[in-house]
This record gives sequence, C-alpha cells and structure tokens, in this order.
Amino acid sequence: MSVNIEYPLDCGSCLMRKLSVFNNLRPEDVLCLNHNKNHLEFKKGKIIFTVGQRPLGIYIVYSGKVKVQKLGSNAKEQIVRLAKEGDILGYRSLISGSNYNATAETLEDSVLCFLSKETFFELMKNNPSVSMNLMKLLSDKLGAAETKIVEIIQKPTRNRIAETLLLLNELFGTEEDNQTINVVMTREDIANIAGMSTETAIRLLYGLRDEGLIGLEKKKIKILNIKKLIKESNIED
Amino acid sequence: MSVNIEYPLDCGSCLMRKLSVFNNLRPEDVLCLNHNKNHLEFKKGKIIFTVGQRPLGIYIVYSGKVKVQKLGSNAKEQIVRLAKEGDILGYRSLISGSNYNATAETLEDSVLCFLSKETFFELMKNNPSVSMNLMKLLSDKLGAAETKIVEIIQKPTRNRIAETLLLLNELFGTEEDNQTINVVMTREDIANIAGMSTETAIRLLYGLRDEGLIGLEKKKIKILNIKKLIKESNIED
DNA sequence: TTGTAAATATGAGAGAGGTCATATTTTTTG
DNA sequence: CAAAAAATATGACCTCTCTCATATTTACAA
Repeated sequence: MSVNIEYPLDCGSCLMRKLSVFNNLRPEDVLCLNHNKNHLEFKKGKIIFTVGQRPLGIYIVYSGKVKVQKLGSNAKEQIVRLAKEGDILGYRSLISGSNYNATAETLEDSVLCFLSKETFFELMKNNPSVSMNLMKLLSDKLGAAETKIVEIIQKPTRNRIAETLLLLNELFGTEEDNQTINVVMTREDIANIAGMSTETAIRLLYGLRDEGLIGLEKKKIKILNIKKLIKESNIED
Repeated sequence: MSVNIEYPLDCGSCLMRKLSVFNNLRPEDVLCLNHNKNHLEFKKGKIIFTVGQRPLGIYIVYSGKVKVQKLGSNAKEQIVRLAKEGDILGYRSLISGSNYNATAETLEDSVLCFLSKETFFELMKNNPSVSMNLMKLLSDKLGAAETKIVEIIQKPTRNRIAETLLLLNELFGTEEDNQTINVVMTREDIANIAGMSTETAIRLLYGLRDEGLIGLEKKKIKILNIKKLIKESNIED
C-alpha cells in the first residue's frame, strides 16, 4: 500500500514545510522534525487512512494530491476536502480525539511525510505559531464548510458546478497555457465535490462547454471565460 | 440594542466560565478576565453582530440562547450554529482574521460577556489550555459541518427534520417533564437548521406527530418516542 | 496488444421538495 | 384591548435533479 523510502531531504530547507503550519519552528524543532518524520510513497488511488481507524499522527503532503471523502447514507461519496503540496491531513480527527470519519485517497502518485501524534503535540507545545496556524486553518475550513452548507441548500446545480471549477482552478492552479486546470479527476469526483449526481455534473459541464465558458478534452478542463464562469457560479462572498 | 450593565459577578466562581474554553486559566488571568470583561444584555430577537462587521472580540454566553445564521443567494437564512450558556461566539471570524460572515441573533433574552480581541489573545498566549480547547472546539465544529454537508446532499427531508429535533434535544435539553425540548423556535428556524423550506418542515412535523413520535403544542415540541425518532433520522455516526 | 473494467455519455421517466397562494391562528404592539 | 403583524397551516402545481437503463469510449492490466 505505502512504501517507506529513504529521502535525502532536510526539513530545514524543505519548501513544503515552509508552506505548511510548521513554517515557523525553533531551530531545534526543525531538527526534531528531521529526526522523527517518516516519508511514505503512495501510488495514485491508494488509501492513506480510512473511516474508523485511530489517528496515530498527521500527514504533510510533500508532493501529489489527495481527496478526503465521506460516505453518506446513500452509498455515495462526498468529497469534503482536497489537499496539495504543503497541506496537512488527518489533523481534525487527531485534535478532536476521535477516529477518522473520512477516507483520504491519493488523486495521483504522492509523497507524504508522516509525523507521530507525540512529535506533533510536542512541536505544538514548543511553537505557539503551530497552534496559531492550526487554529487559523481550522477556522478557515469551518467557514468554508458553513458556506458550502448554505450553497448546497440554496444554489442550483449549475451555480455549484461553476463554483467547483473555480475552486479547483484556485486550489491547483493551471498548466503552462494558463487555462488548463492542473488536476486529473473523474467526473464522479467533480460531482462529489459539487454535491450532485455524476450524470448531472456531466450534463452541466457540457452545457458550460457549449456556451464557450470551458473547454473539455478527456479529463483536462480548461477555463476559457473566467468572468462568465464567476457570474455563473453566483458567488457573493 | 444592547445594554451595558453592572453585574456583581466574579469570573473566578462563574460557572459559565468553567463550562467554556476558559475553564483552566492561571489565577492571574482569571483576575485579568474579571477586569476586562464586559456584560451585555440583549432582549430576544436582537442582533449581536452581523455580516460585514469587523470582530472586536468574542462573546461568551452567560445566559440565553443564540442562533448564528448565513443569508444565502436565495434570500433564505441558514442557521449554521447554535449557542447556549457557556458557549462562545464570534471566534471563527476573529481567528480567521476576516469580517463576520454570519449574523448572531438571540433566541431569547440573553446576557453575554464580551472580551476584547486583545484580552482574548493575551489569555490565549498565557494559557495553552485555551488554544487547545479552541482547537478542539473548531475541530468538532468542522467535523459536524462536514457531516452536515453529506447529510443535506444524501438524506431526504424526513430524516433531516428528525435529526434536527434530536440535535435540539441534545443541545438544549428538556424541561422538567423530560420530554419537552427546552427551546422556543419558530418553524422557520427549525427549517433553517434542517435546510429545507418552512412549509416542508411544517408538513414533516405534522407527519411525525401523527405517527406519535413527537408532540406539538404551539412552539413547544415534545419527544415522545426517541427510539423511533433516531431510526427516522437514519444516523450512522 | 488485446480483453476487461472503469468512466463517460445520453435519454426517458419519476418524484421529492420547492414555490406560490391563501386562510387561519398566534403574537406583538400601540 | 384592539389592530396589525408575524407565524402557522394547507392545497395545488411545477420543476429540478435523481435514478435507471443502456451505449460508447477510455484506461488499465494481463
């Protein structure tokens, strides 16, 4: 499932660390990190953790992309979070003190950095910036989740699919052409972010393509007219 | 709107503080709290803060009940959080460093304790338990919000109204009869928690009453058969 | 490369739940 | 206490989106 590999990586110079909540550690804690971290390699489509497991630590994404999804009563997955390089995973359950209630799966080949619970809390204790960063992160995610609740209830699917594309664009950026969203996802994944059936998502994407707002080539999605797409998403905040 | 009143209250012995994230302060910080807090009285239906305002601090509910709601694009309010005695309000935006994006309104006459941003962050700096409690609180709320997203998408309205009643029961408890949920809310409020139209909520409540799961008398709601109600809510976690 | 599984595509049909209209009851306010 | 406003109640209708079925294309593994 995952392979423990040797990396010649030094946390001190690690760019991903500097993007993460551990950006502002005391020098001795950078060493601690170096000493206690564990690199794990996951192929595309592999499970990092799954519902019901007890969190043993947290994961920092060194490279790759990860989706975190929950299975609803309807036997349908809902993607509740996405992670890319520098993002952390598995912190919510760890802090809540509960077992995982979502499943994390790689969207592409990824390298993760594992940090044991003990090391994590040790770093947090000694570096106020870590808990401050985490609180900020949690607050932002909570705000986004609450906004999403309102949107799912009140916005029609067309608004939501447009918004989902804008989110992916914002989060993962574009390829060199400045248009193609830099992530490979199935239509089902996109539907599971937007909160609708796969068929509806497919139909709506074609609608947006026919109107020239986006381009579709296999799994690659281009944003051709971002202004209209923003209008279509009916964002207000 | 709100009245600044004199209370002979000592934070050291305040039961609400002991229920809150400030339950474990250094003695000198209890004094600091005593010195810097501000009591505010709000009549039922009054706005504590509203969308767009800049957070100047946080509120601790000393008595009363508060709903926090967001206005969607559909001109419909969605209740995203509820607060009772001992709960804090306004922390998410403050920590995120953004203006409020929700409105807090009292559900009944309430007394709140206001703490300036400066005092709040000072307390947090000196008492690791405060940031630990806050992180736990944020993590729990985030987990609940993500669960709600999945449920709104996948559960029919009947499941959700049942779950909403169970939530209110859990949160606010019951009156002496051990059945009547201890909160007064309009049907519209209930609909705005469950995420459906007021008409649908009313119809579903009558359905549950006709089947003997609940009792309805004016705004008072009794839970008569909690087992069946749990079954009806289709909870899995 | 080829066979198989997974993903995409598209139509048809159905129904859950929203909207609108209106009547009645309850609550608030002057 | 009366009048007005707010909340509750109920019916009719309609539409958005889901489900199901099936065909086609793409991706993957042997």
